[in-house]
Amino acid sequence: MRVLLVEDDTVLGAGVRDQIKAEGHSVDWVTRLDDAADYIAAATYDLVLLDLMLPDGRGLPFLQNLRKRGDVTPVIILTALDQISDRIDGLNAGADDYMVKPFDLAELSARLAAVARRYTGNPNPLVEIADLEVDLAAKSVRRQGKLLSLTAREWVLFEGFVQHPGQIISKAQLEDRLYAFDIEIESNTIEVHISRLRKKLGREKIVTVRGMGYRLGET
Amino acid sequence: MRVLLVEDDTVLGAGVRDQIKAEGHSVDWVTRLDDAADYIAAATYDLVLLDLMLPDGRGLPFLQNLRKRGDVTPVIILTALDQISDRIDGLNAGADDYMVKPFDLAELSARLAAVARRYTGNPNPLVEIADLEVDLAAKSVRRQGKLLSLTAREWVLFEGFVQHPGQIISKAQLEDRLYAFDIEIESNTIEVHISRLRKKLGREKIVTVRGMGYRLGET
DNA sequence: CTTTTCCCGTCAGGTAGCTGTAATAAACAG
DNA sequence: CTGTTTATTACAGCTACCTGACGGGAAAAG
Repeated sequence: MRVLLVEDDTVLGAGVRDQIKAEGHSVDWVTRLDDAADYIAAATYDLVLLDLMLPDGRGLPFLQNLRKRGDVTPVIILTALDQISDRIDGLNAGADDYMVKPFDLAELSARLAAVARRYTGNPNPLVEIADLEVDLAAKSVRRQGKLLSLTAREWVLFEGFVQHPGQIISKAQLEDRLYAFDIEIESNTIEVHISRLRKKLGREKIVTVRGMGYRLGET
Repeated sequence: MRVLLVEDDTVLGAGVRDQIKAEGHSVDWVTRLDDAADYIAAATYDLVLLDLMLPDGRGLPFLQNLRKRGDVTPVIILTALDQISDRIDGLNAGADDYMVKPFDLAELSARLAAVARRYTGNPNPLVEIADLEVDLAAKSVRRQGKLLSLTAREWVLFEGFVQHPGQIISKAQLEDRLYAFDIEIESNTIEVHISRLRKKLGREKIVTVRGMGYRLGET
């Protein structure tokens, strides 16, 4: 397995690198996001270990960008920010897992193995809906081959429809997908997002069921 | 998505169950490994949330056994904070993820979504009535394969018939389904709705029982 | 730091289609 | 045949929904 380690802490980085090598994998170690981008562009890795705080920027936007470009390489986030919100943001940004520093090296091994198991021999399954190609893992949609750029909320909503094809999803459920359950919303936000989605996907892809909610159109 | 929750703590269990339900998934909740085995054998789940310490045994051997039998249902382990070695063992035993108690419900959502990403929707159970296929979860009816679009009221009425097959339902009862119990109605609204329903479903699907109400036609 | 860009929540005006009502026809029981 | 219950159709009101526009705010660009 080829692993790219993006970590600026030299002590921790060396420890992680040695551990992974000890497991029989090959490791490239960079300390800056710029370098990481170059390395990823040049070679294909089976796993990226990504620190979120780096000298030349934050890791989260970097990861989002990566996913937006259609890259599906498994990413495990390494973070000192032990706040739950950061962890969730990481997962939502397209990370496959996260580890909070300082972490046990044995735990690193276990997660390494889990990710490897999850992804070996699994090219990303594509869901086809009329002229759309949806890659749930990569969070990407193509329409007639052309990559659509959905915003974060748009994707969350659309993902819901794809995961429950044919099922009617109420506006309350869609709200729950977008917002933490304690946050109130007092306007037609959902309708607006649906409208924006339809403009990108094609009007007929999302069907209104008056008084009940929305559902994916028949393929 | 169908979720099996294996957790003996009643407070935590109830919270998790409610959260998952709020996301639109269906949940079965058991507190013993024996029961879990029965449930898994009887139905197919899309996700299992597994506590490791249960009254009738430990979850780890249970999980290993499950994997040994070739079951690949995604499993997320729920474990107390102080059992780090268990977490590693869990991942090695074939778990897809773990969560440390006490965990934030928002984090549960995120991880649920991560698992659901890989989940390719199993079709919901269908109720068959003559040439109709009824999907209660999706609130959809197909007639000879073609999707019918019922309105909100129509669906509520029809759902009532499907949930009580063969049973005679009075017009008063149907009114109660449509309207809050205090609202009065002074016209033949129910009859009109029945008429509209019959036009969509096929005249013979709903049988009039003069003086008493309506019931579903013989399958 | 300033400028620009983009995302998102809110609002208002417009539209479509569901739904209750009533009028009329049909079915049924005695 | 007569009275009663149910079916069907048409229609108007109203509610849920759609969509373009706007501004605040955050992130990216300069």
